Amino acid sequence: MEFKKYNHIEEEKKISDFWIKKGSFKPKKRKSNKKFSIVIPPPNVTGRLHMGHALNNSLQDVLVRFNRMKGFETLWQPGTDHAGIATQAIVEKNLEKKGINKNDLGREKFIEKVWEWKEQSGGIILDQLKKLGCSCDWSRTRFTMDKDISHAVIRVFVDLYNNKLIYKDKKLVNWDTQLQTAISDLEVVQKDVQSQLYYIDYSIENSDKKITIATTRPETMMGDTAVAVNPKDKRYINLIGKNVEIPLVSRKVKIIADHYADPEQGSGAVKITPAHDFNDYEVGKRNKLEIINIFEKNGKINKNGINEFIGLDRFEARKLLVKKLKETGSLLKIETIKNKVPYGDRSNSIIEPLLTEQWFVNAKKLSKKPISIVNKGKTSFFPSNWTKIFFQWMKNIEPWCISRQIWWGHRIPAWYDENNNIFVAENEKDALTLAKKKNKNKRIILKQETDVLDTWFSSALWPFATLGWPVKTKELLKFYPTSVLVTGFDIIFFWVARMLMMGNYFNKQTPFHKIYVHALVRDEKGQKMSKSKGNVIDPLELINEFGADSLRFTLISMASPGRDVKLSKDRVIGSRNFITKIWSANNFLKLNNCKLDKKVNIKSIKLPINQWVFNEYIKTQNLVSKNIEIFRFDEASRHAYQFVWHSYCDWYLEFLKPIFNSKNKSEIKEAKLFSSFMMANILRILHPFIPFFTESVWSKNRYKAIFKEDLITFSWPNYKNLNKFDKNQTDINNIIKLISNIRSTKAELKIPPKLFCDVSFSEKPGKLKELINNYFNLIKHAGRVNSVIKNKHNNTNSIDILVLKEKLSLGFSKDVNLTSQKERILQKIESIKKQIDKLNNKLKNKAYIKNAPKEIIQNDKKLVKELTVEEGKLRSIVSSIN
RNA sequence: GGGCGUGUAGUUCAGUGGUAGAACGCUUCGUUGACAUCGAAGAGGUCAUAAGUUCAAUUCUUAUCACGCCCA
Repeated sequence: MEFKKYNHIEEEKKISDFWIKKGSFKPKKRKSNKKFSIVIPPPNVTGRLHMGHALNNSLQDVLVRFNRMKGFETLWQPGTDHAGIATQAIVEKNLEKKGINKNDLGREKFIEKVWEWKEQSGGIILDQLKKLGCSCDWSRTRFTMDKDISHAVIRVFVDLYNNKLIYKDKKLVNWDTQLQTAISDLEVVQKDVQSQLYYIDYSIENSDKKITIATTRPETMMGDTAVAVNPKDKRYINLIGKNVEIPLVSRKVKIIADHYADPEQGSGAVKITPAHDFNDYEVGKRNKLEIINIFEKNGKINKNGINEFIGLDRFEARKLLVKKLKETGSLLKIETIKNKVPYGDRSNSIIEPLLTEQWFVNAKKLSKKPISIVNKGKTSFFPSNWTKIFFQWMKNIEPWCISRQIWWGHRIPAWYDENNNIFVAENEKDALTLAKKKNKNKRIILKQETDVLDTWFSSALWPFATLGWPVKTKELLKFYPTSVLVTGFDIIFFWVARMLMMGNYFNKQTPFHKIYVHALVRDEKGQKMSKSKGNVIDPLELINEFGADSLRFTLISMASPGRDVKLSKDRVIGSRNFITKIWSANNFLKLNNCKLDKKVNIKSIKLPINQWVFNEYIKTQNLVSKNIEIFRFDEASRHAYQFVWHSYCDWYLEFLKPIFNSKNKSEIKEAKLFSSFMMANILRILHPFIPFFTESVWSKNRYKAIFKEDLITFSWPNYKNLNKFDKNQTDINNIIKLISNIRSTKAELKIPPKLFCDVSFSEKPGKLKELINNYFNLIKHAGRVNSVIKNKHNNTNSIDILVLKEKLSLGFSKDVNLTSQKERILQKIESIKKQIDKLNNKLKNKAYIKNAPKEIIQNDKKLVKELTVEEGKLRSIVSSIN
């Protein structure tokens, strides 16, 4: 009979629609009162599904489906992030294509355009997650710019401001001259580059001497307000306090003593530009230096610069300045060095430290609680080494700059009166009330702050804002704190740490108990996937070609803790083959009319192979559960794979064949029922990994008729081991050993596998004979054994083998060439001898006998005995060949 | 410079203080009524190197080498 292939495209679509239409992803109260919740790391609305998402969400879905089946009331909260800078850039670009400039449009109109874009394109990534099989409660989808989340954001801001945890300050910040906004220090990437180090002479006042400073940024000379030397540096000690003249700029500045100047670096003297370098800024503060800002917000020289430089871009200014310095002879030399230069992670342009007024969060204060929470283990990282990295960052945390000079985002709820007094409130009306109180007068015109908040500010509220906070909704009470957070390590600081700060500040409980941190997905060579390298594998292409289940199974089974996932198409093909294998096994059941048409009373199961496969299944079921619970997804999937392919398909289904061909009606009946029952159970443990396929087969096999549930909402198996099955389980395991032994002997003798043989016993028969007789029907089929005979065949056409430490003779209908086999046995004897010698040496060692645990010694002794017997029997086989 | 991680079969990776494991690949054989997207059998490892702890080290400790990541 020809069977149809499994059509993943058709089935995945069908099943997905079915689940969503039925509301299977919604939390549903079960018998137990237990809850399980996860918030999705919200992908950017601008995002498209990449391998990182695929891994991250496959893992979450495993946990969600597993816990749903375990009877927890389960919520996977989905949504997207408004991604301030990225989204604004996209919409700006789209408008530019139409010849529209953002500034002409104005703030309000522009934001309308962004919303239009969001309505059109913002849902793409969510649809892609649905394709992957993510069982989020899509009816609860949230967006960080939604009204209720905005409300939470404003509430949080006002609260933190009133508690002095948010403040406005004029400070040096990381300024992106291209995007023309401040960014936080986390958004700055330090890159290794080759730079020129310029040695420049500054002439000392009232002297013909000069002092040489070294800098990579000569253009900032225009903002110099001092030259610093180390107070311990003897070379310069008598110059401290003198004035020097900045070449070209002609301004006079003091030589100051500050430990920041490193005598080992460059010339040991450094120019100090407090307005344009973080270190210099600190030096400036310590020494009360003047701060001269020489840049416009776009990185061009402002009116504080030398006349002819005004309006020049910072890099052009550098070129021109160097040229002039050369001309005037102030440039001593140029060295090429390697150094780090800060780049903006969004714009990839060089970041300029710039003195501006910005809003900051006092992260230091907010970090205290999370540190203690993680210390106490109320939130714990897996793998645990992330704890250390988390602490390292948390304990050295800097103020978080949260204001951005863009339009798309949560506008800061602060209003200014004409005197620049700040009033922070949830709305303009409340701000006005505050303003009136303060000004005690009549007419006040308030202007709202134009800055918006860092996108991560709203993401930090995600675990509770999505559940309705500040309103004490049912969901918030039920699902906060969430059970586990699944995320990539790259956003531990950006997101995880900040959620811990906000969550622990605004709620009495930490936002999640466990944090599973997974690694990056790389290409098969271990290289980071990037568009420029052209090694990006598109998950959607793989889903199309092999099915979402195949991709999921691959990613899940490769998710070992602390290791990057090196993905190759071959691995996905392997997973696809696995699914096909189950499909074809299921076809075998159909072919033999194996149906689950009534409930199975396990205790009444009599067939040894049924008992065997059941016990093997229980082992697997336990291993899969345990490993999912400790986030060992790789191990969990491996055990499931092993059982399904090698126990169920390779042995169990093969053992069914002789039974189906027999005439024992009750055995056939039990086999047909139980094989299908086991298939149902296989689908259950595989469901979290390959949800579409399992639900599809569940439906095709009509298991719902018996179990009264769709697979997605059915229970997780929790069978208990039945001791009375153990004997038959051992027997079948021995049968498998016997058959394997017969097969390899044949292969070694170059006897075609399909050739039958007879068996006979050349020594006083033990348990083996009984075993063979009891299970002859299985052995006959799978081992291709004709019959058990009394007298063994001639030496020329038979061979003795050792099975379960007993000698057994295989007789063939034709002569066999035993020389190769003899060689083989001699090799085997040699290795056994080595083993025995090694063990005996060990046992002779008094220190070993004294110190090693008794069981180990006992075991060694037993092993020596067994090996000696085995050796003897093998020797007798060899001599019989002669 | 500081921190973290990795090094085990051809490849990708599990694992363990006391007999070294899987998947893929490879070799040989095989279309017998589930499956060639398959079956059977097999080859393949000084567990990076060195020293130490131990009765015993691939596993623990230290150092070295190589690679990767994070922070400054």
